[in-house]
Amino acid sequence: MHGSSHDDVRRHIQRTVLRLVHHRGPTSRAGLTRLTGLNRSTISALVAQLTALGLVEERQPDATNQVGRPSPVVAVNGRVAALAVHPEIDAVTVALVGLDGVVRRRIRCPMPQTPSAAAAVRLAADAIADLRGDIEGRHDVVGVGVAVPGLVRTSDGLVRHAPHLGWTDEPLSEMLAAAVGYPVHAGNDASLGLLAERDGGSGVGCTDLIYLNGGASGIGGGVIVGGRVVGGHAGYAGEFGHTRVSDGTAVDSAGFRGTLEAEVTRSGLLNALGLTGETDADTLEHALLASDAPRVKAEVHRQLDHLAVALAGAVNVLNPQVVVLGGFLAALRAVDPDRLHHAVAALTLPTVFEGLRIDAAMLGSDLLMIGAAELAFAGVLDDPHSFGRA
Amino acid sequence: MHGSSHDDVRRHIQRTVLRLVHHRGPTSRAGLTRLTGLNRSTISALVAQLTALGLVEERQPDATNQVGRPSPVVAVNGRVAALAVHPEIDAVTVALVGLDGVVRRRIRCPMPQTPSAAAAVRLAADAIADLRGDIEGRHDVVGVGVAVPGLVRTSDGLVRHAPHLGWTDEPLSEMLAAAVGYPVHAGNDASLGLLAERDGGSGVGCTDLIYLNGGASGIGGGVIVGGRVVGGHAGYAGEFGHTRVSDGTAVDSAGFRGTLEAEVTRSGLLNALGLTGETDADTLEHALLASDAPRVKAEVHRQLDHLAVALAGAVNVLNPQVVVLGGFLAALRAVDPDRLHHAVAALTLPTVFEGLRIDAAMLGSDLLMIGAAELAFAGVLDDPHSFGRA
DNA sequence: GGTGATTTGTTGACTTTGGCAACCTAACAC
DNA sequence: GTGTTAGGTTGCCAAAGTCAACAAATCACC
Repeated sequence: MHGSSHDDVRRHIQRTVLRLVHHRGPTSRAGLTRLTGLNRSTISALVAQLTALGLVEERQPDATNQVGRPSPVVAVNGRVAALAVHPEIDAVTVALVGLDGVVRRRIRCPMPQTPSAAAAVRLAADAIADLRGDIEGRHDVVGVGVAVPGLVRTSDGLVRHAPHLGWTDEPLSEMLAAAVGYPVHAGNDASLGLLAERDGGSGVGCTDLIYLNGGASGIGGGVIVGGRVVGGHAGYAGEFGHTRVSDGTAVDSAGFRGTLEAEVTRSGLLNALGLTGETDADTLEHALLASDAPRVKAEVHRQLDHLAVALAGAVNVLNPQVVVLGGFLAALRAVDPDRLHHAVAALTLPTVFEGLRIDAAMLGSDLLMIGAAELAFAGVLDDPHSFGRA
Repeated sequence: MHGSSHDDVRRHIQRTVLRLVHHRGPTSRAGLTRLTGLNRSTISALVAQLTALGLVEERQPDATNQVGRPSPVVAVNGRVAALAVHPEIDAVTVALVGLDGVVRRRIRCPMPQTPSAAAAVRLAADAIADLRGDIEGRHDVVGVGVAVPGLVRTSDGLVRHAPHLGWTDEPLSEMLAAAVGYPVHAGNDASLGLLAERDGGSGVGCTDLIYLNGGASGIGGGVIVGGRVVGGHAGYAGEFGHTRVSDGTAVDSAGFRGTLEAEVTRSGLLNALGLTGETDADTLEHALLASDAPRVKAEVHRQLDHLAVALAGAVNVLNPQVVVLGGFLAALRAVDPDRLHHAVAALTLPTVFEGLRIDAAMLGSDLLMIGAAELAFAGVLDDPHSFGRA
C-alpha cells in the first residue's frame, strides 16, 4: 500500500525532469543530464517513459554549430492542456492553455452586470462547451484552473469571500466541476499572478519575492519565500491591502481605517487626473506620466509614500530580493521610481534594503490565465504517472 | 563525484530517521517503522548504521504492558553535543548541549559593560576552555552555535549589525572558530528562539507561525512558513520591530518614526510602573498584573493596540496558525489577552483571523541555548554520514 | 572527401537498496 | 504450558541508477 520508497524516488525524479522542461521550455537531453546531474542513460529512460505517457515529445535538434553528436530536444507535448477561468466584475474569461504555456484560445464573455457565482459558472461552462471543437482530438485536458479575485480555500475551492463580486462561501470548484466534468482547482488571482510572474516575468529566478497587485477595487498580493508560494495556514496569505499605513480616516473595502487599500487607490489617481473609472492600466500610466498638474503630483507622492510604508514593513519582515508591483501600482511606480525607492530605503534597515529591487510586473492578461492553468497542471507535474490513466 | 542517486536516497532516509529521534525524543523501532512508512528491515539496517556512527543508541524497551515482542527504544547518543554561545549586553552565556536537547552545563560570564566582539569571543573561549573537563572523553562536540542579538549573515556568520552590542560587521564566527577550534555557526537570536519554540514550545506542530520577542532594547522576531524558517534573501528576515504602527513621533533604535519598536517598549511599561531597568521578565509581568493604576492601564492599552496593528499586518499577509509572543510582549499580553485578541480581530479579515491563536512563548533561557546548539547540529542532522569522519 | 576529435545516445552488466515473506523471539492472557 | 500478538531477523527479489564500452552524428582540418 504505502508507496514503496523506490516508487517515491522514481516519481520524484520524473517530476523533476518534467518540471524542468515545463519551466525552461524545450531542452536538449544533454542539457537535462547536466541540469539534473543524473546519468545519460537515466535521462534516456526517463524521457522515454514521459514520451510514452504522452507528456513530452522529442524533436530533431536545431543546428547548433557544435562539435559532437546532436542531442534531441525534449519539449512538453502540446496536446496536454488545461482550461483557465477568470471571473471579473464585468466579464468571465476562459482560455485553453497548453502545457507548453501557450494560450491556444481565449474567450471573453462580457456581462452587463457583476455575475453571481451560478451565472459565472454557467458562462464558463458555455464557453468551455464552445471550445470542445478545439479540444476534441487535438488536446487532452487535465483540468480547469480558476483565478478568483478573493479569498479561496485552496483545499476544496470554496470561495470564502470575494468582495468585488459579492460572493460569500460559494462552492465554486464543485459547481464548475459538476458543470464541465473536469477536475477544477481554484486559487486567488493575485497568487496565481505571482506564480506566473515568478516563472515568466519580473521575478524569474528569485527565491524570495513579494508581489502586490493594484486592481480597480483593491490591492491583493502574494509572497514567495524560499522558492515556495506562501499559502499560509488556510491558503489566505497575501492580503497586503489591509496593512495599516497611516492614522488617516479613509476606509477600505473591509472597513479598516488608514490601510494601504484605503489610502492608495486607483480612483484617487483617476480623480486627480479628472478621468473616469473605465481607464485601463496603460492609459492610466500614460496619463500619469503626461500630467504635471500639482494636484496629480501631490496625490502620486502621497500614494507612493503610503505604499512605501507597507512595502517597507513587508521587506523588513521577509527580506526579499524583489518587490513586484502590478496593476495601477506599476503605473504609480512608473511616475517616480526614485521616490518610491528612497521612501522604502528610508524605512528599512540598510542591510535588509541592500540588493532589493522594486520592479513593475510584466504580467499581461495572458500570464494570469497561464497562472490559473498552472493550477490544473500541478497534479500532473506532481505525479507524471497519474496522467493518462484517468 | 556527483553523489549517486542511491546515495542521495540513503542519506535522505537516514536524515529523516535521525531527525525523527532528535525531535521526538526516544522512539521505539516499531514507532519509527510506522512514522516513516519504511519496512521493518530497512529501519533495522538504518538504526544499525546510525548506531555504528555513534549518533544513536538502542535501549531496552520500557515495560509497556502491551502484548507482543517489545521494540527497542532508539535514542540519540548523549555523547554527541554542541556548544551554545549567547552574547548579551551584560554577560556572555555558554552552554554545553547534548543532541538529546539536554543542557549539560551552563556558564554565565557577567560583564561590567557591554562587551566588544573581541571581548565576547575571548570570554566565550575561556568558558569553553573551562568546559573541556566536562567534554574530554565524555562528549563529541560537533560545533558551536551562536545566538546573536542582531542581523547576522548566516552564510558566514558575519554580524552585520547588532545595535544593542554596538557591533558592526564583526566576523564573529571566524574569530570564535579560530579561538576554539570548532566550526562555528551564528544566527539571529530571535530566529533561534523561534525554532526552539516550534520544536519544544508554544508552536509545536505548527507549520505557519510568527514569533515576536520583546527585549530590553527592541523587538525582534521570526517567521515559519510551510514548516520552514524564513531566512529571506540574505538571512535578515524577521525584523518586525520596524513596522510602522502609527504616525507618532517616537523614534526606534534605527531612527524610524512611529514603528512598533518605538511605540511598544519595555521602558515605557517600567516607567508607568515606576520601576528601574533591572527588572526581569517575570517580575515585570507580576508587577503589571498587580497594578491597577490608571496610568499603567493606559500605557498597557496603548501598547497593546499598537502591537495589534503590527500583528494584524503580518497576519493578513502570512495567515499563520499561531502568533507567539516572547519577552516583555508576553507580559504585555498577559495583562489583557482579550484586548489584544479583539484588537487584532478588528484589523484582520475574518477568514484570516479564523483559527488564529495568540500565545505567550514558553521560551526559557535554556530553550534559546538549545536553539543555538541546533545550529551546530544542523550539519550532522543534514548528513549523518559526515559525523565521525572529521 | 577522408580522418580524427568530440559529444552524445544506446545497451547490457553491475551494484545498491529497499521491500517482502517466512521464520524466529518475546511479551501477555488464560 | 499454550495461544495470541507484535516485532526483530534473514535471505531472496525486483527496481533503478551507474558505469563502461560501443555506436552515431557532427565539426575541423588536411
